[in-house]
Amino acid sequence: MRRVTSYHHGNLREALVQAAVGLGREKGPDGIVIREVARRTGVSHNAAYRHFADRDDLLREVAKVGHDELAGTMRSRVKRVRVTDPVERARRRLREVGKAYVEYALAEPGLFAVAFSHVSLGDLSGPYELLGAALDDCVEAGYLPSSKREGAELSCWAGVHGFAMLYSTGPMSDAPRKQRDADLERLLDRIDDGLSG
Amino acid sequence: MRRVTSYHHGNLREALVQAAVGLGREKGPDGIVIREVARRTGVSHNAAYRHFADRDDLLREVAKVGHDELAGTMRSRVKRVRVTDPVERARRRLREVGKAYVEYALAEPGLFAVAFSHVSLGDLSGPYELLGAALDDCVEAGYLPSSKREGAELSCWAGVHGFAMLYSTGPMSDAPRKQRDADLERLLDRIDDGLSG
DNA sequence: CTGCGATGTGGACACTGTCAACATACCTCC
DNA sequence: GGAGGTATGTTGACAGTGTCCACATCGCAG
Repeated sequence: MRRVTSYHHGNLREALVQAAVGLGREKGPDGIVIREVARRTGVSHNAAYRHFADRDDLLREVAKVGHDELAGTMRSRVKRVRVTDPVERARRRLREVGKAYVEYALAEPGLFAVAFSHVSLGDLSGPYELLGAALDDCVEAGYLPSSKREGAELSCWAGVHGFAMLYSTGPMSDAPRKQRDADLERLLDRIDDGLSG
Repeated sequence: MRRVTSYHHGNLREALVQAAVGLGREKGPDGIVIREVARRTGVSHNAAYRHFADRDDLLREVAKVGHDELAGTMRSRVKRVRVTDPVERARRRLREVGKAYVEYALAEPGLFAVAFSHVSLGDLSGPYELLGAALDDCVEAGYLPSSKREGAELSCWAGVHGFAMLYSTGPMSDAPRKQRDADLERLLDRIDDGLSG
């Protein structure tokens, strides 16, 4: 049904989201501008209003893509863990969850910013549940005492999210990579220290 | 020299910053709009360009106010600590630094967002040094092992900054106050756990 | 007191989000 | 298979924005 030259596009909605994602990647939330999205899609300004209520609505769709990519990065990093000892495995997986979060924020600062610009917790179910599962594993393996399990998502999330903010688009964004990596390792060490015992 | 009715204002720059700060408080970074700032100051659009290179330049000035208020909140909370035992005092002061950070972000979400929208580390010397001093005290009191001192600013900052982001304008912003407070206490507990030992 | 630099004004331009009116294509029902 | 209704795109308009340029007005140095 690819009637690109016709009056009706056939799949405009998806095409608009793709263009918006591209802009988000390049320039962040403020770069997602309806009229430029339309231009890149080869369609008139205003065409987007047949598919999205307003700009925020489109932004939310772009944010979803960000959430999915973030969750994908987490899953991929967790899957790569090859440790067999249950405790070490659970710890390592949790650490990889955190690394993936920061990795994505640094690789895609624009989309990461969009993903956290107009969002509520419900939209983040993917990443949030991956973190929860990693913490559950830590309890099951006997590493994380269950007395510390409650609210552990938030302590971990806060640490990693703050780091991502500071280093992706925030005040630490021009720190040298070497220092940044060392800082991240130390942060993950402290989180680990905080959970055990 | 208060010649308010005259052609020349006498103190326009400061008046513009005040108006911009007001807008930032009410609506965050995107609410700081040059023409509205001018309107509120009773001056023509464009007058601001005699005092600021462009909008970003004005934003940076507003951000400075945010940094100062943030540092002020921290100082005020730290000063209130009445514990005498050196170790407990140092721990408590560090905790108050964190609480102040979050307290400010929740009390002034708009200005807090401005304060971290277009900033580099150098602009944050005030808050950053207060945190560093609190950590130094922890080392001096023998609570924080000096092997863990390096990069400790960043672990603490990341945790508290992430929490502030998530709960002030982020995805946790509509969490009930009670849960939010409990989450913060747990976060500060984990940070404390992570530093000791 | 005179003239020059600093400060404020008015108008213009290109750009944005959004609304209303119009045009076209697709799809269903007789 | 034609007719009409609905979904989808287009054109044009409006108010609002940041920023540039030319002009007006003021305060102060000589």
